[in-house]
Amino acid sequence: MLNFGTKEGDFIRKITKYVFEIPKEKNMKVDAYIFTDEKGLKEITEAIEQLKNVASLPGIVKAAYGMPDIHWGYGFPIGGVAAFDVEEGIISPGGVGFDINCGVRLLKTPLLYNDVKKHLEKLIQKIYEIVPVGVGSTSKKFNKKDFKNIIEKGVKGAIEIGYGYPEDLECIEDNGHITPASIKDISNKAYERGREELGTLGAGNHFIEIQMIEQIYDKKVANKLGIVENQIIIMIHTGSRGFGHQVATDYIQLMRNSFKNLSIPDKQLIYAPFKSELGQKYFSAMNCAANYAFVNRQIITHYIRIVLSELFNSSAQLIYDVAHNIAKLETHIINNELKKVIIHRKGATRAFGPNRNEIPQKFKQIGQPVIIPGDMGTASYLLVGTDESENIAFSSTAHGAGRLLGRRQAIRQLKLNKILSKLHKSGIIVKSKNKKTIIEEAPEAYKDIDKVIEITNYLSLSKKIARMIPLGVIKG
DNA sequence: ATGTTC
Repeated sequence: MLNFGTKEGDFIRKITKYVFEIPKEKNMKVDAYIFTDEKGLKEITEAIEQLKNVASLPGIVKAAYGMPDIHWGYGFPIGGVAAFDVEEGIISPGGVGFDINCGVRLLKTPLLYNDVKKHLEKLIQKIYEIVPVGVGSTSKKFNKKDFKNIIEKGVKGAIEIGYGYPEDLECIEDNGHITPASIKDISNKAYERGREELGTLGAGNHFIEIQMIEQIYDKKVANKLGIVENQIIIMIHTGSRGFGHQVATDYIQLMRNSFKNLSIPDKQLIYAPFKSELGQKYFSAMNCAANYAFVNRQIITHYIRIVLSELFNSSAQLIYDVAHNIAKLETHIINNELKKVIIHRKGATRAFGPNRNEIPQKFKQIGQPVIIPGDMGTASYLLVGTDESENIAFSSTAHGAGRLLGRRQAIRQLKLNKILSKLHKSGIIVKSKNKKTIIEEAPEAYKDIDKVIEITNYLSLSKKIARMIPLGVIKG
């Protein structure tokens, strides 16, 4: 047994290449597993403690999992997966994250690099002009009827009022519609914040990126997905904006008030029993925010389609849209039995293999597409779910590069000019509202995405299909 | 991540 931890008794056992086990100890109800290497393990001391805390929560089943991009987060680590029994278990806002259904959407255009290389600056500029970006950015104010329809019915509700096409639906996780979701469980404050932020990008690590398919690893699957090398791809990374943030804030407060004497190792791990009235209300409110985030990406897609039509007389089709901050009711194999659980994926992506019933016909042979973005100026990947991953971590995979430096730490250590000149040298066009964001989101503040994907692919958490490189990026 | 310490 190797001792990697900083505290006494903090034992971690290497199982195979890239798999580390923390056998249950003290209050832990199950073991924990982390998918990383020796170097990665040394960078995540706080996240390891957080994962052990998660493994001690009531009703957790099988094990707690840390994806290759795991790092410190609010209560639960980001890059963490934990499933709870629906009868005995809990639901926790900290296990979802403040940005409910933060996620990634990938659009394919019929354009190749040569078609756009002379117009790249203009393309970026036009998208930057049409999509509101930055903290506090707003769009049009939706009326109550449309807003209710959107948060309860998701993307279907948005298509009804002209944002996109019915064929978009099967290329979105859960068809962009999660239930139960009732506006009755949303506070006025969340409603007021939410209805004028639909169709805005936000800030932080959120971005719109113009990318090119640099390399294809599996031609057969790429054919099915309709992608070729040198093709122009557009990636949208955003979430539920102030709406999801308000839902999380509201329910953390309600849970604190209801369960004052709860003994938990970290007060950020506040939860409600899943079956309790408050647990069910948070589930419904969280689903409203999840639907909101899918629609946010749908409306931004609508804006991008307008730009592509104007500039190139062209359009864009969805490849896929994934959620990477969410809790869901799913069925998984536990002790050789099918069991219904409330699975929390925080900074982790669902990666269903071909054999899952939930997969639409279109992806039945290849598995669910998975999108893993890099950080600003680095590569991103398209992958597919595998049947093997069900036995590894409830069909879950990584969600991004994962932070290495905290935001404040990045500002202290990194220099804006250096970051910008490096991006410029790589030929990447950057449009940004806020210089501070550029420093916080610099590649040096993140882990190496190629390493994250190597581990992910090696373990079959998901299988890599294509690598995309950025040509231009829009940030808040 | 966030009307960035409602």
